[in-house]
Amino acid sequence: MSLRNVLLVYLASGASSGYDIAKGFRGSFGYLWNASHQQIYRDLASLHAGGLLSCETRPQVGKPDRKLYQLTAAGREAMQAFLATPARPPKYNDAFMVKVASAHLMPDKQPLLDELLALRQKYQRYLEGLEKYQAFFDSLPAAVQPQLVFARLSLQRGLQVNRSWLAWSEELEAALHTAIDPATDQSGQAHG
Amino acid sequence: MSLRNVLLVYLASGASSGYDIAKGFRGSFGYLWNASHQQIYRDLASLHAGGLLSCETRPQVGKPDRKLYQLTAAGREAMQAFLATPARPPKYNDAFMVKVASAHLMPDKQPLLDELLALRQKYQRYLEGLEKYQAFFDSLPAAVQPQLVFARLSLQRGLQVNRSWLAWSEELEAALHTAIDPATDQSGQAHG
DNA sequence: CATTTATATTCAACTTGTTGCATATGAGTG
DNA sequence: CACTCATATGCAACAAGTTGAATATAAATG
Repeated sequence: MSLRNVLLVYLASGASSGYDIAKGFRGSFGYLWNASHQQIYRDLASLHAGGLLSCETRPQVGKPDRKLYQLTAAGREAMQAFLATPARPPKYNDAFMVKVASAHLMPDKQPLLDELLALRQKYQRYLEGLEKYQAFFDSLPAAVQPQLVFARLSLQRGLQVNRSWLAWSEELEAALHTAIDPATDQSGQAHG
Repeated sequence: MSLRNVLLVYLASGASSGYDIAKGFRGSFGYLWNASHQQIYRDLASLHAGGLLSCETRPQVGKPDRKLYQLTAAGREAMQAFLATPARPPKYNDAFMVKVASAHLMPDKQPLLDELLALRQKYQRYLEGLEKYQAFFDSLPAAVQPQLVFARLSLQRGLQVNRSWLAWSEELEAALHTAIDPATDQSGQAHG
């Protein structure tokens, strides 16, 4: 249900094709929502079938036709209903966290450390993307800033979550190093 | 796939029934993973069918029989394989964040503010649960503390995420108050 | 005494998300 | 010239998660 609503919100800022929405999800919009192109096409079709979107086929030369989707009156209404109705909070099931919590079951903790370092690069790159996005907001003229308060706030949250993950990951890294090679333990705790 | 792996990890600390695992997910284990009892029963059955779990039916008087599941050698192996293999990071699609980012589309922001306040209570209660869990860790004897490092670290992350959400939510609340009733704006920014 | 809560499991239907493939073309890379 | 990339859409099969119901009993609540 939720992707359908997110698509309505996305289309509120202008007509778009499934392809471009998918690109948007991989880009700037991605910190808010992610979905595969298959899922997007499927849900656009069902929204269209339900009368929430209108669809215009734009022929192109040398490239496949584009289907431009646009909110109908019913679609705009559905979007407003979505915005005004509490959504149930997402469940946050993170397999990596389960592994961390049960690291004591691991005879060899090296693989977890490797996974951590790879994840760190991912989060680091992701954070950089968010920071660029924030800089983009800053570059916009002062006149439009008031309209950006809420977009900024959601971006703030994204930055916060990523930065705190990175900070936390260093504590985890230290603990893993200690577990893997206690001899180099710098934690100051005597063992005996 | 992941719930199945999480069940293996859960069962590594002892045999259990689907009912008790579901209770565990609602309780302390819930900050790591959540699943409905239907899903748990279904996956336990499939793990049993696949030979990763053994199952003993324990008749009870006055209550339905319990099915006690236990890791087999193959199950323990599968769990170790899971622990040593990178998991793909979860996607974090939060409809509330989408709403916040598109709050400028809302003619009336009161419903979002209401949703925020209700969510805050939820997060607040959840945080208190985590804090109790942390206190429980603290109460355990010093001898077992070293084994708890990693469980503690994952708990730290849970605390961190919740606390930072609550802090962020106050900024959002202020912005919503300003948007709903600009006259009471305390932000110090002149308008004109 | 009726209702709710807790115990304990399961089925069936449904929605949502993932994976792999198929189609069709032009532009750039090696 | 083969290969990959970008454009643009879609189907089919599958895996994962949700919703609603059914069964059966005892204890506690009002």
